[in-house]
Amino acid sequence: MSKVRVRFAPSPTGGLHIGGVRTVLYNYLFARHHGGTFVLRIEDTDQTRFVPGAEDYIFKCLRWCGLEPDESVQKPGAFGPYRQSERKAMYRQFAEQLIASGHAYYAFDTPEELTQMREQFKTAENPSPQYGAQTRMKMRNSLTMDAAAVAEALKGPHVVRILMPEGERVQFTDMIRGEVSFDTGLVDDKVLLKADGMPTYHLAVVVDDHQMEITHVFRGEEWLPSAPVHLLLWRYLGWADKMPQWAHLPLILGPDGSKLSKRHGSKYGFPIFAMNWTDPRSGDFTEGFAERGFLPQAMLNLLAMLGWNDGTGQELFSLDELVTHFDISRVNHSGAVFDFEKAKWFNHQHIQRMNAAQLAPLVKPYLPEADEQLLLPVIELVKERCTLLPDFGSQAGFFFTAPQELDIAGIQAKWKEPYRNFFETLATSWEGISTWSDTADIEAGFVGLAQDAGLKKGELMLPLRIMLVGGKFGPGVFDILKLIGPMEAARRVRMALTKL
RNA sequence: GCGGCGUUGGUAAAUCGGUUAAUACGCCACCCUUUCACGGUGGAAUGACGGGUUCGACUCCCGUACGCCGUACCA
Repeated sequence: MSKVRVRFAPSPTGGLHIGGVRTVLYNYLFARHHGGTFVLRIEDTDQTRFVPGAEDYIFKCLRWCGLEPDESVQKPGAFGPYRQSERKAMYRQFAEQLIASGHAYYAFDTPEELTQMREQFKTAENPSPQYGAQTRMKMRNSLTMDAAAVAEALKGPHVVRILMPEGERVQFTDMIRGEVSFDTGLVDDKVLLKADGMPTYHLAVVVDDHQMEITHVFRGEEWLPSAPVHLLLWRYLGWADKMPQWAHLPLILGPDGSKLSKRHGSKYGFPIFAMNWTDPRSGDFTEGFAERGFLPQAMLNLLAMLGWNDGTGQELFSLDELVTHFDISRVNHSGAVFDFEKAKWFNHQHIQRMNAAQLAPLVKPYLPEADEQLLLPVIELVKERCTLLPDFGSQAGFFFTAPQELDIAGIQAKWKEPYRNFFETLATSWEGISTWSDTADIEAGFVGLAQDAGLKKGELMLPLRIMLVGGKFGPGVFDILKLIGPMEAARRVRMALTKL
C-alpha cells in the first residue's frame, strides 16, 4: 500500500501558488489511482517564512479544489507529533547520531565568517564557493579543531553539517526522469541542524518521511539538486531499505520561460494563487483563480494537463476521470509554460458541462438582482457565451434590471423616422399581452407589425436589441423577449424612445 | 564558474525507428448568426545545431549551442 506525501511551505508571502496546487494534485492523483494514502504536511521550520493564517488558507484552497488529504499536519494520526518545534530534541538526536558515525560535523562559523569565506574564495570562474570539500578544512568546525576547542565551542551557537564524501557517485531512479546521478564531492555540506536547534528541510524531510512511513514523494524539479543529500541521509541513518521513491515534477513556467512567480501574474494580468490572498505583514494582495471566476474542476483540469497527458488527445477530465487515467510514467520531463488563454478555454468547457441548477449558486453573486423564477432559464440561455463566472454578470444582468446605459449611437446609425411609429405601436401591442408562451409567436407578431408599417424585419432587429439589452450583444432577441415578458419589454422600448 | 535537468509550430503536446509529424489553445479566412458569442469548414505555423548508429532517426548514442533549476543557518 503506497503512502504518498506532499510537503511544502507556504510561499514566502503566504499564498498558495498554482505550482503548489499541481504538486498536491499529482500526489492526490497518484495516491487515489493506486488506492494509497495521501498525506499533506505543511512546513513550519522557518519562523520567518511562516505567515500568520497561511496554513488555514492553504487548507481552505484545497477544500475548494476538492483535494483533501487523508492525513495532514492538522489531523495528526498515529505518527505524531507533527509540529517540528515539538520535535526539536529528536532531530538533534539524529544529528548527533550522524556525527558519531562520521557523516556529519559541528560547525561554528558565524554568518560574518561565512560571507567572508565566500568573498575570499570567490573568483571570476566561481562566483559562489561552497562550504564543502574545497573549503571545509579552512573553516572553524569539528573537523579542523581539537577536541578541547570543540567542547568549548559547543557551549556557544553551532550548527551541524553533513560531511559529503568525495569521489562517490550517488544514483537513484526518479519515477519521472529515470536514472539520475550526482558526484557527491561536488555537492556542498548542507546545514542539517540550525543554530536555533531547528532542523533544516534536509534533515526534517528524511526523518519525518521515515517516521511517517512515506513510500512516495512528489516534489518540484527545483529539489533535484539537493536529492543526493537526502539520499545519503537515508543511507547514513540506516534506513536505506525504507527510502521512498522519488518523482521530481517539471516546473510550471511563466511566459518568459522562468519559474512561474507572482511577478508574472501582475505583469501579465492573470491569477497565480488558487484563491485571493493578502499578506498579513505587507498587505500585498494577490488575486486567486477562484475569485477570478474559475471553476475548481477547470483549474485542476488545466493544471493536470500542464505536464501530463494520457496519450489519447483527450483534454477534458473531471477529477475522478483524472484519478482513473493518471499515469506517473506519462508525466513530461520538461517545464511547461502557463498559457492563460488556454486556461480560460478549460473554464469555458467546464461551464458548458454544467447545468443551470449546478451553476446557479456559483453565478448568483454576480447577479444580485436575479429573480429566482428566471435564473435557471437565463443561465441556460447565456452560459455558452461565458468563459469566466463574472461573465454571467455582464451577459445576463439585463434580464433582471433594465440596462443603465443604451448604445444610442448604435441605434441612430441607421435610424429612420418611421421606426419611431413602429416601435410605439409595438410597445402598445405588447402592453395588451400578459404573457408570452412561445418565441415563434413573438416573432410572428413582430413581423406582422413590421409588414403593416412597410418595414423590413431585419432593419428593426438591431435597434430593438439595443433597446432591450443596451448594446450589440446577447442571445437571440426573441429568446430575450420571452424571458423578460411583454410588460417589461414594452417599458424598455418606450424608455429608449424618450432618449432618441 | 560548477552541478543537475531540459530542448517537436507562438503555447500545451502525440509519436515509444518506417506517418503527408496528430490534436488542442491562440491567430487568419470563410460559413452560420441581420447583435456578440458558441459552433462549423479551411489555412498559415514545428522536430535547436553538428556528428554518428541504422536499409531507414523527431525517436537511439556523442558533442555543441541555448534555456531553466540549484549552488542560504529558505523551503
